[in-house]
Amino acid sequence: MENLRVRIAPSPTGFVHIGNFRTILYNFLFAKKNGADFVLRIEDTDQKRFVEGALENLLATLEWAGITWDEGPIKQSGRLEIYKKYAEQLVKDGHAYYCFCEPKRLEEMRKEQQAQKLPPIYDQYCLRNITPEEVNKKLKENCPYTIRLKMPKDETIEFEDIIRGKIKFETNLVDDQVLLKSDGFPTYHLAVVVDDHEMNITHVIRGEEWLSSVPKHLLLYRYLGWEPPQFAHVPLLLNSDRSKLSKRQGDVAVEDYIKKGYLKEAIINFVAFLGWNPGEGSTKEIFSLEELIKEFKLERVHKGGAVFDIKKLDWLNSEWIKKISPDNFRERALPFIKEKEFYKNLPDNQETAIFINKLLGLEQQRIYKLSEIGDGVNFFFHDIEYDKELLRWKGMTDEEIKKSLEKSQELLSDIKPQNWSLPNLGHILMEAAGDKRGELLWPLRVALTGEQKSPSPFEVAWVLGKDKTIALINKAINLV
RNA sequence: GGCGCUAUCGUCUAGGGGUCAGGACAGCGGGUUUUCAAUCCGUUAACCGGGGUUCGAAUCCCCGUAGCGCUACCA
Repeated sequence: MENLRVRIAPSPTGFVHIGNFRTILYNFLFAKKNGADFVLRIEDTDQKRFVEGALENLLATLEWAGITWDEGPIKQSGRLEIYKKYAEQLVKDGHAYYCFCEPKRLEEMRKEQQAQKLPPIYDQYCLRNITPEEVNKKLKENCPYTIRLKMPKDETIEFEDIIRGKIKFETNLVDDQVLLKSDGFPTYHLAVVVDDHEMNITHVIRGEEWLSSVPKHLLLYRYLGWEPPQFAHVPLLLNSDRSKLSKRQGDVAVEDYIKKGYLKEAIINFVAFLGWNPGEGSTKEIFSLEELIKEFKLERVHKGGAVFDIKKLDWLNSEWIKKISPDNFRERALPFIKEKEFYKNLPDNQETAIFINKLLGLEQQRIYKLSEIGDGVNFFFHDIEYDKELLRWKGMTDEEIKKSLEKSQELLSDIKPQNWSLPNLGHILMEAAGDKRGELLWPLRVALTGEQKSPSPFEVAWVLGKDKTIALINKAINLV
């Protein structure tokens, strides 16, 4: 079998878009599944859109996700001579031509064509009206120029997309694409074909937005005498209104999701399933990267775009949060907890460390994303102000509330510090409560939290530790 | 406007000539945890429309419709 090779070709124009991330992931899954080489190429041919730090961000994101590559990063900006050479070869062979038209004329021409409801394509003015002698003269005078691909007339370009099947285009409707810009940089179309060929890429897996430019690329392969790769155009990610996923309607940068406390496992799992699934009746939804690699088949990628539904991501994230080990959770949650206001007021000592560990144990089962950590347990961090009425469970008298709290106090006081464990607390309190659980547990909950919503009183007492628990019960008793 | 792509519950999807059209998320209802969360159980909800082909169409074909993409010296 031939040596399979794929590449990802991001542009350093900003943060990594979650849709691009999915395309990268599909390439990676395909490569790992099929033992293909994975090339990282940076398409930095647009100087105007270059963003400082974008490449670093991309690399960091790949590393974060555990996506590794075999070659690169290769920057196209370092290969300008190569593209120019091929562009000139195309001119020499009669498949491309110099164009000296100014942007203003091109714009007016387009407007005119649109007004007449004609396809807006270049009118080949420079091909028809400028003699080779004039071209040479202009070149010598350093006139700004571009090189355009000469589209053939009346031809149907046909190809087979791995995901979409047979696709056809009429060349008459395709523009004479600029291949080399006046600043000496190639356009995407020239650079992608040259590089994919020179880097021996066998499978081009990219976003659907490139589908309509395939005929241009195919012609380039033909004119350059090269074998084209296989194409697979993956569907787009959509907003809830089915428009292309955009910043206006929520976060689109992978970075945003990392910051909010989504696990890489959840993001990878979620994004992979937006437009793909293992099929064959499988109902499994939770997949690790390794499992995805095992199951991935390009042929099973969908044709239609998929709406990015954050609710499902939340669910997947909570599943993954519960799935990872407590130590792993602790490691990942700590940076988030350190951001919280309450953490900054905590003394830096052993007691705090123990408290945080217990809190983490509680939160791992409760939160949807890491950024929520501690949000539901604010009562741990400030003095509790009792609402006496809240202590009252279903018409209990003051006397009964007091007795209930005293009973809790007695039971808990008897527990030795070394037996202050979650199962033990639950066991002792539930046992004592018998069938009147509300009467014992409700006042205790309120005494410890001051809230009507909280983790169970056992859990709270466990996190608080014996001394604080007893102190809070005393405080509540004194109030009644 | 032109060209291209796409179309199963609200969302992600399975299925691909004969299925009670299955699952998951969300929603709703309930059990349990006296709360919340979690969990368990149950439940609402879909084949874009119209024509063919066929004994039979969500499935194949055609035509509409809608959505999206492209239509740059951006990728």
